Amino acid sequence: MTDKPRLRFAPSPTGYLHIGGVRTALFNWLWARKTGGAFVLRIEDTDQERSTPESRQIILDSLRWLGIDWDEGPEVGGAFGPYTQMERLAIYAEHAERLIREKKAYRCYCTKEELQAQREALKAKDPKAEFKYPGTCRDRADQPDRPYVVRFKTPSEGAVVYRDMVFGEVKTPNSAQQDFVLLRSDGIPLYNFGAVVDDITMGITLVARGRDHMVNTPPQIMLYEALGARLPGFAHLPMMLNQKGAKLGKRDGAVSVFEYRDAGFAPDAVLNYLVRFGWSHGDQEVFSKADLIQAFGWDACGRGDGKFDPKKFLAINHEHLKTSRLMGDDDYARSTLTFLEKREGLVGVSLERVKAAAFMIRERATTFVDAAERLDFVFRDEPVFDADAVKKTLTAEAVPRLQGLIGCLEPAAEWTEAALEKAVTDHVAGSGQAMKDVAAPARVALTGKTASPGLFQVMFVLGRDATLGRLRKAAAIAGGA
RNA sequence: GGCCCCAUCGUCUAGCGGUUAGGACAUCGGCCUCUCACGUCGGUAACGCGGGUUCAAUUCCCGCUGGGGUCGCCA
Repeated sequence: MTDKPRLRFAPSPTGYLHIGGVRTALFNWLWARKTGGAFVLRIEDTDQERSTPESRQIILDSLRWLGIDWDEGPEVGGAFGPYTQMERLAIYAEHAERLIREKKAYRCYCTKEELQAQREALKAKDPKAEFKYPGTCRDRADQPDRPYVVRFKTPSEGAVVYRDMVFGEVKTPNSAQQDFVLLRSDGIPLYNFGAVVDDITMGITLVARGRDHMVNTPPQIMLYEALGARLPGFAHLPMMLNQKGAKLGKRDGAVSVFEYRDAGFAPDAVLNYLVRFGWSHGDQEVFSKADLIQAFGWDACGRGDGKFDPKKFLAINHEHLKTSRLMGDDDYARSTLTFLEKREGLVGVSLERVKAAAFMIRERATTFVDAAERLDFVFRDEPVFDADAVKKTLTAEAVPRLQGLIGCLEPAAEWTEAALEKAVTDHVAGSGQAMKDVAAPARVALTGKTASPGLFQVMFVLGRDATLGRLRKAAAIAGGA
């Protein structure tokens, strides 16, 4: 084994990939990429009630969409596999047996029901009291032929102290712990045990995860020690909270990666927004993926929880969409294309045409959904007219203005943005009109809306025939035809 | 309630003893302008409270208050 860092992301396949999970994956991934270490993906599917194959696939697809690739894990393999916990049951059993043999763990025959009854009895007596497993089976010598769980013999004295890479020294008294369960009665491990055994056997050197896991670290450290394993580093990340300041959950609007994908966000923009939760780099707000790998470090991680802000997220996405350094023209066109293809009734949509038209909406569109909508008029035989816009601008007095414009454009020798602008500007000035009076009906004629890209860009992209055709049609509408 | 953690503009944050407390998003004005944007100029807006330590605290220490996490045969 080398001394290169080995990090992991270990989601449970119980639903969509949550953006909080993405943030965790991202920090691990960034550090692995920065250091040349390994990023391991492990599926923790030991919750048989909630884990589904569909969810597992969603997680893999989400990470791939984000561009977070794993060096070892599902569909990739690796020397420390399998990377799915339900395929590692024998490994957990073996480790549990060893702990039992060494008297560091024991078989507990108390049933779930018995424990639940004890829990409720205590609650009835003292609602504030904390229930702890009383150690009923801790020292029993017999081995009845009944189902049992394996419990860890937690030391009651002393404390666990560790140095967290972002929070510094954390000290927890052992009295806060109890004899927690390692293995269920069906032989499936519980989180702390499964995670530790895997992290040991997979050679994980740094565990970075959300702060909600901080409470798991002391018992996990006890397990490392009991198993005689070398301790990894620990880095806990502050929480992402909703706007009300509570843990981000399903009720808090878009929280799954796919919702952002479907809303037309760029993967790098998602990473850019999420990385700023708990990490900063001076005053820099905008980062490409390469920037992040270059700049990331644990030193610059903060400890305060953050509240999710959809507005800033959108702004960061907008920044990524309009900046060619962050997203190349080809990628931009390809993404826009996929959203155009979802729209009904469009004609002539092709990557080439999208690429040729995209320049006029890039600085305007905040998402790819927005981009597709702004480009909609380009890919129709006739624009979709906004009724209010027509009523407001295609009036009787617009008729001569449109006709004048048509007259000025018909003889145009050169159909370029600059030539069109000059021709129209000269025509408007020469006829004593105001540009806005001519532009307003022309805009609605060409795009169907009162808001659009620059008029001359629109004319250029539409081309001579479509431009003149739309203007004539609008003149007819305005004339009451 | 026990244990753990946190605390700078509304939000994300910079700050690592001496600053007019900076940036970004949001917000409010102005400019630009064929609309919408972009861009640009400017404004409003923060160190939770109380003790220490120090010549000097946003910064270091303690307490308080406030907030969050977690207390399962979930992860």
